[in-house]
Amino acid sequence: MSDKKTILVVDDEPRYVRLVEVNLTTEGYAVTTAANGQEAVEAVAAQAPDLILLDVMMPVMDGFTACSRLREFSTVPIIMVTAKGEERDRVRGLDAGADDYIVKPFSAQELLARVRAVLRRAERQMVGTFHKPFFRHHELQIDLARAEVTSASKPVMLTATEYRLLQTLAAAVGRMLTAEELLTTVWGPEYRDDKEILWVCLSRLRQKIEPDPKNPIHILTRQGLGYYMPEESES
Amino acid sequence: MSDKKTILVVDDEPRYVRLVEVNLTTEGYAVTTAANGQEAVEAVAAQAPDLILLDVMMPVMDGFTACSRLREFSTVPIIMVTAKGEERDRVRGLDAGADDYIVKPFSAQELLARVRAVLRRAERQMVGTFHKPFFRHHELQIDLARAEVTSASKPVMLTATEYRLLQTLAAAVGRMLTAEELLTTVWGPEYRDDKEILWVCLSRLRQKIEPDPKNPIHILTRQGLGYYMPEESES
DNA sequence: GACGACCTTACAGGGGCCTTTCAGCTTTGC
DNA sequence: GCAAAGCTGAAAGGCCCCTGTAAGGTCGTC
Repeated sequence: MSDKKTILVVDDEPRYVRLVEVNLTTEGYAVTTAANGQEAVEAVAAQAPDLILLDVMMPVMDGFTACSRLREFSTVPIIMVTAKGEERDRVRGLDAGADDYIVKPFSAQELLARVRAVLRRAERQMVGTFHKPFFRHHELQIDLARAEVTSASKPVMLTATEYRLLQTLAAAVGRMLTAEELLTTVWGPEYRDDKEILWVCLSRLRQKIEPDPKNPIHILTRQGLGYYMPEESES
Repeated sequence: MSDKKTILVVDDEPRYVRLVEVNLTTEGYAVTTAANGQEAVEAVAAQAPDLILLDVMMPVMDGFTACSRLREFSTVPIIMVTAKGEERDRVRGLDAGADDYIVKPFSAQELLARVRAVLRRAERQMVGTFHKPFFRHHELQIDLARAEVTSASKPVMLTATEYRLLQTLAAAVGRMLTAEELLTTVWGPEYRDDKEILWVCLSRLRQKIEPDPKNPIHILTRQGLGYYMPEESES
């Protein structure tokens, strides 16, 4: 813990990044940078920083999306940087999984105070912390950072819906999920009763990821109850 | 999980407590209140709320002290409510074991967002330390997460209806349930008087889970009254 | 021993589930 | 800006297992 803490600063304005970088570096933190959400996700997967300063307004992938994506595989503390006075943004950030927010423009003092506070809290909570950019299930591998799936190291092209479905099931590996739960999570509450679409999507997903779609090993059906991914130890 | 989350609001200003209470209640949380740290500690010990909103400035016992005291026996998530701009308070709060802080005055939106965020984080942390919910009865084991049943560690394939029936009886272990109760719970109110179907399903269930279906040990019949699973100590 | 309560077995229908096809819409490539 | 390709959701067809009905047996009580 005596090691320098690494902070990932994400913003598309180089001038602003420089400024923050200087502030943090002189305070004894190590700093890495990324210019948009996409880069940020990849950087986190690769480097596992101790904290992220995430700007909201960015090209390619905005801060909210990046935050949600990060939360799929990491509990790294995130401070959102929002534009002045936009309360809606702050709420959206917290809901996306951010730990705190700071309003632009901010003073060096305020920035450092927030960073210290969030790091301190994270340290206390380290117990359950996890950082796992990959999920494996038999020969199947999910790259949560890139949202890419490979089967026996051959890439599998999944659509957005198929990926969300797979990811939802993987996040609950070993636990059964009802059709309703899957529908509300993947499609939204308004689809809660539309099992047909789930069946269709699941069928397509199985065709792509199951070695033998007739006898699935990744996603199993419990008739009348729900679906689940078995833990690897079983099977 | 569908149960209402209970939030304990601690502050000595009744006006403020009312306000927060209304906001949280309309959002679907259950709210209890305490007027100072002393009361808060007692309330937590008695009610085990899911989250605490803890004001810093209070008579009798201030928020920091209360927070430390709470942490001696509880890991319940705590959000500290601090006065404007007092960074020292925020640090002190986090050091005392708080999970997050919010600065007074705050908007309803921000309060709710923080509450959601902290609850989500707490829930997520549970996952790691999560013991799979199992129900055991003699050699029978019900995996409630996967809706799977094993007898002497051999899997038992139950249908949806059989499983629901077993689960209903297990949930009331030691207590007798009438045919009516079982029918309304498992099949729905419109089947209340259809004992035949209960008999058939129960028979099939016993064939699968009872070592000797003629002399059941898991599900016993009380003629003219109902059915029950005996507690393990009896039998 | 008779009656009602309960259990067991057999069987046919239906419903849950899977797959394929198709049309509307969005995205991509030129 | 257009055409092609791809994604999504609706619909239809089919399979299989579950489920409830019905009929006959057994147990327990009076």
